[in-house]
Amino acid sequence: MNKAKQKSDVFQRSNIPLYIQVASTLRRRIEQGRWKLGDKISSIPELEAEFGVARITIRQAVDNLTSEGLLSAKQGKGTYVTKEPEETRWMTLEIGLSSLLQTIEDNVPKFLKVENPPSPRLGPRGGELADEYVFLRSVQLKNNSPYGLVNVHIAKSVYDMSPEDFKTRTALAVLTELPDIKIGQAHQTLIISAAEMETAHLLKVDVNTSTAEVRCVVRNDQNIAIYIAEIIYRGDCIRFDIELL
Amino acid sequence: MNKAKQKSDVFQRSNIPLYIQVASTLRRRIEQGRWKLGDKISSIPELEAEFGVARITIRQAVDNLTSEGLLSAKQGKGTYVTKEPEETRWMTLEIGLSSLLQTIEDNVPKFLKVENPPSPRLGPRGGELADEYVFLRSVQLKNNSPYGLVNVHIAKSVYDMSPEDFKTRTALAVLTELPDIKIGQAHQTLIISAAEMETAHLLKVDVNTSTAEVRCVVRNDQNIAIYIAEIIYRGDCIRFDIELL
DNA sequence: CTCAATTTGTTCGTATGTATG
DNA sequence: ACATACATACGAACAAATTGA
Repeated sequence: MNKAKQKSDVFQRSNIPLYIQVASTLRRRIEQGRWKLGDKISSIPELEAEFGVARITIRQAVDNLTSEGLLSAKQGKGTYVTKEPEETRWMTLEIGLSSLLQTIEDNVPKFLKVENPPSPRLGPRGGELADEYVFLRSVQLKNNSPYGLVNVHIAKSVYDMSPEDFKTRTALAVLTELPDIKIGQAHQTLIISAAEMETAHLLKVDVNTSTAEVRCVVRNDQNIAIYIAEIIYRGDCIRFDIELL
Repeated sequence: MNKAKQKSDVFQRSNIPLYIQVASTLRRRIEQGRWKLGDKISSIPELEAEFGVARITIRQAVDNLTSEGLLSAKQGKGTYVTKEPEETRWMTLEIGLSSLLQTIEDNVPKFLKVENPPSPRLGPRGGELADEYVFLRSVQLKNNSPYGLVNVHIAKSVYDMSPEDFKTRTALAVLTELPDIKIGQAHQTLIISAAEMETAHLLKVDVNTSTAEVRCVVRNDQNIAIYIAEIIYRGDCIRFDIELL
């Protein structure tokens, strides 16, 4: 007969459950340092009022964070922060070819078999496609957990110069060591995206979790793209450092 | 008495609704070019099998994308892609102070009033805090829609050199024009994050939508941080271009 | 032209999750 | 904790349009 909900005007109606929105808002506040370890967070009535949602919704959010170990609620006292959120941004992306190589030098790629290799896509920057490419896919690991998925097209003529190396090591590292290769241009693009099914599975995250998609195109002195990489990083474990001067 | 669902092993049980996960997976496939404009996508029974979800769930996802104009289903025939996804990444982030200034030069910031300014946080790179800061918050607009939220701490001694300018123009641009300021170091860090409530509201996106968080610290020749900015961009409208050579 | 296979559209029943008051 | 409503998701069956043999 009459409407039941429709309350929150703070959280717009995206159809993702309210209690999850509340939970991630609280989590962000802790990560940002607005509430620190040991602090008492706002009371449930306060949160009710601030977010404009029902009590149970707040409770459900708090319960979630409690089972993560982030919060601890005590009757008659309040709810306290019981854990420092971990810093997971240990993967630092670098500017410049040499420093980029340093960071990926001792990465151990785990190569995967590929059934239907996609055709290489060049970005808007152009360059020309080679006649034929070899496609490689690998997962980058750190402490046995995956943080990046690499899809690389290498010009076949280049690949054939040292196939054994390309099968076992990071392609970009091999590439720069080949004596007969002259690099004309090297360009990188980063966008923020979301993991689709297959990627999510390989990176062991949920579908639609945010990712950083890096496209790297290396061209030789004849402007032919000899290396086209698409690297998808877990959004939660990378950091980009840039000196501006 | 008996369990009803529990089917999908493809989509892990994050509690965000299945049909949304399916919808965004399909959307990603179109964006990635796996299904192009005019293509017929997999049939509903195929998708059912691939994702391991019920028919209604697929339908709900397809309906969603249909009302976005991305898909169009025809009885007896199939479901077709009816729209090229738009390229929205028109905000290009730059490396290097001079090119950074160029891109933000004609941005029109809309300044906001702030009740309780947060205290400035320095990153791990260090430097020293000034005695006192002025806090400014502004929203960056393009075509009347917000794409970035800027929180800046400016050392009060610097702010006082040209308060009128700082109140109306982009702070970094003003800063570099001040004659008595010698910049020692300028450093930027980018991480991928998610919009919390207030940010989401100002940027007009849903809570928890992915964002790019850029921290920029400028120090003078005495290693004092005179400019500490935290800029939060909508994740879906920025692109980072880097020449590697 | 008819038939069968394929594909989307619709509906019923049921169980569980989300959110309000 | 309770009563209520609406949303999500499963399963199964059937209807309607399209296509090609």
